[in-house]
Amino acid sequence: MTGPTDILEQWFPQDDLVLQQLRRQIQRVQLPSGQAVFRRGDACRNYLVVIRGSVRVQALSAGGREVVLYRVTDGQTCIITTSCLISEESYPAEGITDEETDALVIPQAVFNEALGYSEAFRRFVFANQGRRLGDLIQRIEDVAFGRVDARLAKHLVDRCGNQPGSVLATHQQLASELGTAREVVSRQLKVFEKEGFIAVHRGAVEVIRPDALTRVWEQVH
Amino acid sequence: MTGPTDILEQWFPQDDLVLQQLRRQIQRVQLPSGQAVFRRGDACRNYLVVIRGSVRVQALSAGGREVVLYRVTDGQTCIITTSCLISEESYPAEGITDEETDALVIPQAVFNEALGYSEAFRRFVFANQGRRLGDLIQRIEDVAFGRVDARLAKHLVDRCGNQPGSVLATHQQLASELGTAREVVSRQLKVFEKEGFIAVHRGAVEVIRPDALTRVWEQVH
DNA sequence: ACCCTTGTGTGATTTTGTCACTGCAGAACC
DNA sequence: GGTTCTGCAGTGACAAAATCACACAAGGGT
Repeated sequence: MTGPTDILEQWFPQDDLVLQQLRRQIQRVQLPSGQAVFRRGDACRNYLVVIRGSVRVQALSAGGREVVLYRVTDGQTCIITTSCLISEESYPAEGITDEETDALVIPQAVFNEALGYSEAFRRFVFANQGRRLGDLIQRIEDVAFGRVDARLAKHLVDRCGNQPGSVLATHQQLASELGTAREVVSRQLKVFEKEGFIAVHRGAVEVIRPDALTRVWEQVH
Repeated sequence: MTGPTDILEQWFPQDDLVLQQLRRQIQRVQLPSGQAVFRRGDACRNYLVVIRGSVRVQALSAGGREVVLYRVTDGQTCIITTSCLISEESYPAEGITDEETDALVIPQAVFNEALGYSEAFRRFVFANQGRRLGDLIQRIEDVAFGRVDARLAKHLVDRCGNQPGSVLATHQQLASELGTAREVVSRQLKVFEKEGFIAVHRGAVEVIRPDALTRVWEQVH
């Protein structure tokens, strides 16, 4: 586990006076679960690094439907935040903590200065950027081409770690993860239940045969 | 119109020896129309800046369906290229020229050096990055939530500049732009034709009443 | 005039999305 | 204890979209 201090050491290994000043302006915050970190249309003023916890970034449609775009967890940063900070655009999506989350907050001016001073910081910022973008492209492909049954099966398997066990989520939450409607999830879960792959409970799905779900996913490619 | 020299001036205004060296390593290429610039899975070795022309970046599914993610045109750069270059991941999508295209080619090593040397270059790189990411999020929302009739109507209006005229595209190409299937486009075009909004020809759609198409788009929000 | 490729049209079927409800369980309140 | 409220889940009917499997048509080369 890397603490916040370790991360700073990594960015600013040899501490001259300017860097010490930068470091002093970096703050650490703790956010409760379910807290909005940013909303669509907000201006972006700080660079954020999640130290511990998880932030869910999602887009929402005019009709109120949602898709989860990605999650930012331990040691990661959010591509949208980085991009908005640099290009001075406003946020095109919203970010909400899934659980209690610790983060570093780096004001825009400090961020810009640090980018110039520290090669390590630049690497950190942009390497992060690249890896997450691939996930986003994958998300587009899934939503555009993927079948709901396969995606739902895969999602359940992922969340139970490929082992029998319970996944705590309402149908609505599952629908948001997949970018589909609640009714569709309800129906599909019912099909899986009839097959004996899962059992549905209120607010939870009990995965009984993860291997069978995996096969559903593989069958469709 | 900014030529390639103007762009270089902008990045490296005061020309010391190191910067002169960097400039010498930047090449200009001309690509014919329909040329693949990069393919999914390719490693990324160069930073690319389109000077003139247009590159279409698209994802393709296992089943052969395609979605156009965005286009890179005059003076722009491709977010995927930038991200892959920095994070050393391979391309998650493919880029193909829509027309004859001129571009600057900056080798990875030179790119990294320039990032350190030039504040202006950093700004150029990352400002570009931010603006395009918003488009990508919008694309996800469209594909996940949007209705095909509305999106098709909007696309046609955009391409004919909101004035009566012809849009040169096959049904298959239109389907790729919207991330849907050809048959769906064919059928929907037929509906619009029956309404008198357009006339379909082989390889082209003649927009007759752009205002009516705009209304279709607005009706659905 | 004949292939051959590329674009289009269409019916049948399946999968998704939407709408409009009903019922259900737990929390909160009297 | 009982109500009322509220978020969650089930369902039937229907619309929209995707998929499959073709037939057909227009042009380009030979």
